[in-house]
Amino acid sequence: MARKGSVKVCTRFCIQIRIFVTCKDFKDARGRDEMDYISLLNESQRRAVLHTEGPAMIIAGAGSGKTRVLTYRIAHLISLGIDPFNILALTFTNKAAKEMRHRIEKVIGNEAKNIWMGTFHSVFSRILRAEADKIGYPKSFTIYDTDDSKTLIRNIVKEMNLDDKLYKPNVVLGRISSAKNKLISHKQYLSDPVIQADDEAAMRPKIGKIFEQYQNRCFKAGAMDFDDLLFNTNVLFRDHPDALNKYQNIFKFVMVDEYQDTNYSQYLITRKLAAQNRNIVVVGDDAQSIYAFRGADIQNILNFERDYPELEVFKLEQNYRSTKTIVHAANSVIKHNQAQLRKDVFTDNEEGPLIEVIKANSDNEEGKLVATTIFEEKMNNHFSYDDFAILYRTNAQSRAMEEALRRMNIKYKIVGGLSFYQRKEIKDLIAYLRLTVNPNDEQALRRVINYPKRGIGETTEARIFVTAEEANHSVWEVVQNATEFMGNRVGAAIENFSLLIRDFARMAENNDAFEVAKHVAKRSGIVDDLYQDKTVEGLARYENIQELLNGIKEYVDDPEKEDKSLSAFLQDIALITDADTKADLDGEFVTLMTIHSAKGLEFKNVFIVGMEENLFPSQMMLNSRADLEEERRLFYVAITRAEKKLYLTYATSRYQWGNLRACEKSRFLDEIDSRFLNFKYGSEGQSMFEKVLQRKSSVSNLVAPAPRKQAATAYTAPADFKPSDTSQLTAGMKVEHPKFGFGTVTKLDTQGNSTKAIINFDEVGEKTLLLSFAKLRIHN
DNA sequence: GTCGATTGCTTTTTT
DNA sequence: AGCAATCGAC
Repeated sequence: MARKGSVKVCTRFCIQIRIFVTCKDFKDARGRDEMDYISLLNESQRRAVLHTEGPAMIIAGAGSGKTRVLTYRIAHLISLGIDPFNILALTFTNKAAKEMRHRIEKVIGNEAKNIWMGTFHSVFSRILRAEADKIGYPKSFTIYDTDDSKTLIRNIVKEMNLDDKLYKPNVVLGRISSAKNKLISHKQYLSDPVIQADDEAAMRPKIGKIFEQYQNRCFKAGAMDFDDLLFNTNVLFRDHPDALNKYQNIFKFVMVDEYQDTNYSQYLITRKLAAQNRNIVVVGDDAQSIYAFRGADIQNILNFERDYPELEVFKLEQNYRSTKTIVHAANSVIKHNQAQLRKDVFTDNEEGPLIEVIKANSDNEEGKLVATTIFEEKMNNHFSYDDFAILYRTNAQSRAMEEALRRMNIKYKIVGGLSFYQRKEIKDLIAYLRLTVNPNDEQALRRVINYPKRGIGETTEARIFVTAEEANHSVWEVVQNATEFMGNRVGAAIENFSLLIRDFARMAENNDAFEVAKHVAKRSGIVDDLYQDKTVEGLARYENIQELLNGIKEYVDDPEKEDKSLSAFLQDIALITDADTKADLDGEFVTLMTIHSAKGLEFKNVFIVGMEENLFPSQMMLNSRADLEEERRLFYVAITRAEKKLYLTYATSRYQWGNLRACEKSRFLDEIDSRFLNFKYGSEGQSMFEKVLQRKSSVSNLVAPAPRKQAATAYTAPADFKPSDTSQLTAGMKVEHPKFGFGTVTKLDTQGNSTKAIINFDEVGEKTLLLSFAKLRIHN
């Protein structure tokens, strides 16, 4: 029947008749019925898959078979004779890329290996590596991770004698990053009056200067941070039309997954690449946009429609993943958002059980309840532990869960969190390797110049950098000729270090990554140093180094990797953050992860834990409607991970920063239509918080719940809001406030030259406002 | 310059 | 609570 459908479609559009014929040839050639997969699709999926040329946008609701459509579409293109080398598919995580390649391989076999597929960052770092000389970077440029960036900023702030309380690395890097994502260079940043005014208003006027310094230092070190990879790709395409043209001809078909999460920089890259052939297909779901904090901009969807007026839009609205209960509950949540595209997700699946809401007295009890529920469900319904996922808002929440699971002997794995490559000992060895490949790498040099100890202290280190600056030499030049610049003893130590690195570099010229790394681990003294440490942690660190070496060995032995040089290896691992390194252990595991990393995944049973005000939604996201809506979309993503059964849990108290804090259940729980919910309670009686209160014991370690913020979201001022003159205000007047909405003045209280007004607002109740500050519009 | 003690910050999410 | 950066004593 479905087959008939496809024939019908084929007769409607001539291009698809061609496809039909080609598919038949394909079948004959390969002896396999390629049309099979087409028959597995519904009408709109099929139309999206069979779309081959020209721009298209696929709006894909949660669980609507988005990945299936993408993979089949690529398979289909290849079956038409399109060279896999001409297809570029961009994803957001390594995991997604891997998954997609795997699935395409299943349909079309080995040729899938030749598709350009990966994250924006990995694909374009590869390209930048090939074109580095055009933009003045070394071929083996280093990629700074977030830690490197922050350390560098910390150094710069110190060198500039700025207040480090004001110029926190996080804040500064955030500003720099969001500028770069909008393609604002440090020069533009400094000359833009609006940006400067913003920074001044935030009491941080020097951010532009720090940005400038940061960028220069990165450049001198031959290093790019994550944002630079995209920024410089744009620079390359802007300043070198020949290079752009080359890649336009390579990437004849461009596909972007999770388009709602692209930032401006990424948007522009894809637009430039597709400018010639206009074969670009983007897939996205505005309801699942959860990366605005990282510069993602829904505006890109609108831009896309403007850029390609001829575009075709396909909507995938049927959910194949979840029960009716879950789909409807998710819809009832997302309905609370104002900003959303027209879309109507439905499912033909069974009704399914109600969503369980579980209340616990503490974070530990929450863990216990989750663990016992998993255990019982597994026993009663013959589930595997793989069928369960525990999702949380913040990584810190995993602790209580882990403890409870361990106590019940339930095996689990944590996705994300601190990855293998973040560990100290790993970063140390990597730093040596980075230095071997790129001796100008400032952050790597600082990290290991005195590790293991070789008598080069802080002051000496600072002197090296000052000398380099003053004598206008590169840092590496100073290091190599240290005796010229400083005392003989220290100078010799430094020069020795440089000889060590040069020895490594020489070795790297004709040896693969593994040979070099093994040599470096030994000769640098890292292995010896760790071997001295006989504690459990020391042993673990030693083993981690072994594991890294094993990993490099694996990399080198992988027949699919063409370039086995140290430089290539470093480039590769710099962009690995996922736990996809050790994801596939033997046995069954309950999966623990943040909601962000759960995007794109699905599980039979899902627990969303920590459904509490100020935790989810996070207190950081309560300041504007836009933020709260992003948080709500995050909740939507979490709900729609579940296939069969969903559990929402919250605790009335939990430890935070070492303090017991009372918690209130999340507003999101109230936003789910209650007919989908079934309330359950943990242990009877009072909450931990109440007990502590009653005993009146040590009030010191008890923190009252943070007041529920709601003003910002209850009401949004109209764009034309202008405050009135309030000198004639009297009790009884109706007023409007940009945040609190409408209200009535109940009392005016003048003391000296300041007047307070007590106003009873319709939405948020009574507030006392200082008239000289409050922006009020009088309504009569 | 090195080692241990103390302070102070973190917790929103990721390439 | 847990960790890293900074401080202070040898």
